[in-house]
Amino acid sequence: MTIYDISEKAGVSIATVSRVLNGSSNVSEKTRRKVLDIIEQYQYAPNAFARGLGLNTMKTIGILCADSSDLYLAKAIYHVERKLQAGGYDSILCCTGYELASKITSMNLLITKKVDGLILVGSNFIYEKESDNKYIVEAAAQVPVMLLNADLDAPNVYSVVSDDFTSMYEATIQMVETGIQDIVYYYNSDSYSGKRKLAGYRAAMNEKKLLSGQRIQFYRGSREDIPAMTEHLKRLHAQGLAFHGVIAADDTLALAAVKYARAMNYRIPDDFSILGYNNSMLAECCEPELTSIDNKLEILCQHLITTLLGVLDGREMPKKTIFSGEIVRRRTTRRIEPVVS
Amino acid sequence: MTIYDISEKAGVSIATVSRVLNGSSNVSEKTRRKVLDIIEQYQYAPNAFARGLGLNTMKTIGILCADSSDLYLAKAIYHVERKLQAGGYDSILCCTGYELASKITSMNLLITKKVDGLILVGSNFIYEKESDNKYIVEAAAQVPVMLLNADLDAPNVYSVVSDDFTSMYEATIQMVETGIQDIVYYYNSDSYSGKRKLAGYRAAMNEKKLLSGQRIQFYRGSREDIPAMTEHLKRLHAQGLAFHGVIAADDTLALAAVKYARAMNYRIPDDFSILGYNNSMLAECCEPELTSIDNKLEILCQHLITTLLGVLDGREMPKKTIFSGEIVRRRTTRRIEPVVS
DNA sequence: GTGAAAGCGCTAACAG
DNA sequence: CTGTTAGCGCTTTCAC
Repeated sequence: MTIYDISEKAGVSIATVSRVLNGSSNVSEKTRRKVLDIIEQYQYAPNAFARGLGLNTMKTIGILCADSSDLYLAKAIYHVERKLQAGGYDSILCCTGYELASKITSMNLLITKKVDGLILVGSNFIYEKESDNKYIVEAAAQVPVMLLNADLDAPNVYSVVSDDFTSMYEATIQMVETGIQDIVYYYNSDSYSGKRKLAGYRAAMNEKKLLSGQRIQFYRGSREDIPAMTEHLKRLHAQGLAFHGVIAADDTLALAAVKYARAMNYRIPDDFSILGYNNSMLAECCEPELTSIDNKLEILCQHLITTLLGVLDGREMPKKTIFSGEIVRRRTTRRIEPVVS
Repeated sequence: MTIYDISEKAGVSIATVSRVLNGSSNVSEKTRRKVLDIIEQYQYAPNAFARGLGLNTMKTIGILCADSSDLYLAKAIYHVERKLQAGGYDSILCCTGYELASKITSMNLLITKKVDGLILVGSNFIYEKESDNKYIVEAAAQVPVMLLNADLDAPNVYSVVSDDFTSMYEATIQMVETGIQDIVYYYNSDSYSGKRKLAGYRAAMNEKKLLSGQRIQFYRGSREDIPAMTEHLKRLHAQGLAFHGVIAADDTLALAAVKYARAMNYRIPDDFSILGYNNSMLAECCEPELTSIDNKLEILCQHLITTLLGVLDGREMPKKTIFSGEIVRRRTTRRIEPVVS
């Protein structure tokens, strides 16, 4: 069933059929009805390729993501996809893994498929070395590129980020002010946002004259293996590192800290404080429930899509937008002690 | 840059360029080299639409999923996407939500986009009422449809499922044989696999003459709101329902049971046993760590893709494949008591 | 081995 | 308001 069949059955030209298909105004109500009837009757749907060939677009956005099964990234993809759909776009998803080479491959593939825009979900797409980010700049020469929780200054690249630095800075200051000095910063990613978080912790500890390099601990290993993270913390303790607080760059790491503290028979939060990040469902999984920083993922996604649609629409849009996070207090942190006067 | 430009620069016809592009044998090594050089030099990549128009395929599979941020579904999507990519196919992802109407919309959209096949991830795509599944049968008239963890007998529909019935049956029998009689079955989905699990529990309890309707408890509400689930269990207790074991259809529900048991000051597993399902990362999040049924998601996905690629390749493939699950013992269930003789 | 030419189904000028 | 027609870029017979 093609546009020709329909035009024939309706007794009009293909141009007219095309017009009603595309909602052009220059069609009499009568012929419009007639054509619509035939279309309905034969369940006709236009061929997307042919349309794409002519228009050179398929109303499709490419979504790139290192690992769509990651709790946080999965949520982001979900929001992005739904909002895109609401805006009349479809999405092609590519899980790239964490290696640069496969990211480049996937990206080229999407561009070949003529996506109208690209969304890079997660900060791991940005590399330390300037030259490693060239693939993004090149892609942006073809289609607008949106960065979620990452930042790159290049033409046609737009960033939407959460202010991880400030969130971490403030949370750290607050934990110190509840009376904890020996706080381990526990993280597992050196990505853009990973760095910002660490910088926030550093700035706060520095300000409080408490910064200690050995309390900054990187965890290598599976992002989901909580027992392994817990073991890692136990090892730190065994090696003589004293700490009564953990600020984690992710809720999984914080959860491991909760398990560690329990294993050590610390009372939480009286003897030991823990702060998580992302305010994921994990925060409510453990006992006591985790205080965690919420970086407003859904709002970020909403804004990102709004910006993208604006760009595709030819409007001028902000190159970079920053939202601030919020610390969601639960039971793993103390309240600030009232000043005794 | 089109095939015409390349042909011109290479001093050959477009047909020849097309031949080298598609690896046809009837090209002399010399011209092949020359064409390849030009292609390389100009970074030429064929237009996917034009190709699609002619071939009527774009080597793309549509993935439908109710909620890609669901822990289990996200994992499934991840595996499916990666294996598809390895097989030379791309994937278009559509998150549909849980309502039938939007599932139908998304499905039509994907078919319009001329996907070569459809993968429905999760058992919630199959409905009780025969007529509600018509949309799948109709889709299957156009392209092969793969069902992950669901079952529908129709032409061109293929199912890959985990044997949830048997897994649940055996786990239930085992829990009873460790000495627990008052086991609540706690679930939140009436999907195909949801029903199979429940049936397994029922069969086992029936066999042990322990079946009690009021111990089968459905949880309505957000799938991620563990505190709400915990409250629900407390309410059951308050209403006078006695139970010292929970078999949950999902790890989240099981986690809630762990929290409940702790709140009640039960010792786990001495006073209270809990079994989860899916063996997700959540199983290692709580304390004690959760015994959970692993339904071998990655293997299911692998098989599903293999089957799909086979079908697309015109080979005869099994309509339905069943894998059995495995119970992963951790600390929330007791060992079977040795028989005292 | 290679080239010419006929589509694939649709959109958008252009003409009436 | 409606029809005619020229592409969009590629694949694929069919000749040579």
